[in-house]
Amino acid sequence: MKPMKRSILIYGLALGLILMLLKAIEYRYLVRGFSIDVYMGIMAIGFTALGIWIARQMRNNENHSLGTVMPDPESIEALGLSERELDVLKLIAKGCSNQEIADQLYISIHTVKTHSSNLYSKLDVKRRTQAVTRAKELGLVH
Amino acid sequence: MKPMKRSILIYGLALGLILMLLKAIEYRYLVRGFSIDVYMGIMAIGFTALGIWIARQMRNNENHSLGTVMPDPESIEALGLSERELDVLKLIAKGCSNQEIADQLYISIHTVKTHSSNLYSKLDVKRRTQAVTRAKELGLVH
DNA sequence: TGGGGATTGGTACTAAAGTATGAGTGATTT
DNA sequence: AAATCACTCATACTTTAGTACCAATCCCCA
Repeated sequence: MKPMKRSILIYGLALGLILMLLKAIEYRYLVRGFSIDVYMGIMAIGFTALGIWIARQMRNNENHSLGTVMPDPESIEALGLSERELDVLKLIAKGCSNQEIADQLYISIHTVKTHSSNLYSKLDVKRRTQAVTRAKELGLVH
Repeated sequence: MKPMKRSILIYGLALGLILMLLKAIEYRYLVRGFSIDVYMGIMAIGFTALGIWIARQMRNNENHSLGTVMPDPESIEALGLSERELDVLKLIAKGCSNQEIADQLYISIHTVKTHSSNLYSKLDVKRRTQAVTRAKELGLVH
């Protein structure tokens, strides 16, 4: 899904570019009456706008791929989060360190690391801060 | 400080644009031997890249105008948070690593660490995850 | 009776975060 | 002109986080 979207985007952009170029070349023969400086200016503005648009598209793609991953209540089931992992996640969201979590759950810090590491895999994140924002997106924690 | 930077940026952009246009017009008479289509293509790519760059600049500035929706000016004043520290805080709240923050703000990771460290002191926390929850309590970020 | 998942704990390592300290620059203020 | 502040960058260091393995226990279920 994601690579497809990206491909479509890229092809769309390439096509747009080519079309614009062709049109430009075409117009070159139609606007002979006007100053080529004016034409250059229009082209510059146009392609600058195109660049801005491309950048925005790229950003939107990032946001969608990261943010639109179902905030439904069955996220826990879908993600396969275990009870203990959820415990750890909640304490992480509170800002606890691994040692503090270990103390509060009466387990060793190693176990906390195991849970958190599995947690990150399931949430598809790399750091605990990302896990927090993600968990809030999914409504796992408040 | 900030409006000055923005002014410089805008002026820089305007200057760059004008210079590029002038150069373009200049080259127009120097590259008569070459195909104007090639020249058009180079111009298109150049200005598209310029547009992308501008969009990135705008996004960095939007971090203030859009991200500062309700940052409780009183809290900021009371805590003595500087503008740059707030930038770092927002990106931390997004789950970014120090390196990612450095890349987005165009500063070194050392500077990010300096800002974040000062930040933690002012927020009276010890870790970035705590900083996030604290910042949300204070309404600094959402 | 064996498999599988969940929980727990461990070692060993790499990566990231955080602290302490110093220092240079530019802008503002006094 | 001097003091001050925000921002920047750096080194050197300690601490915490995270990964990659492994393994024991328990419980449920086929």
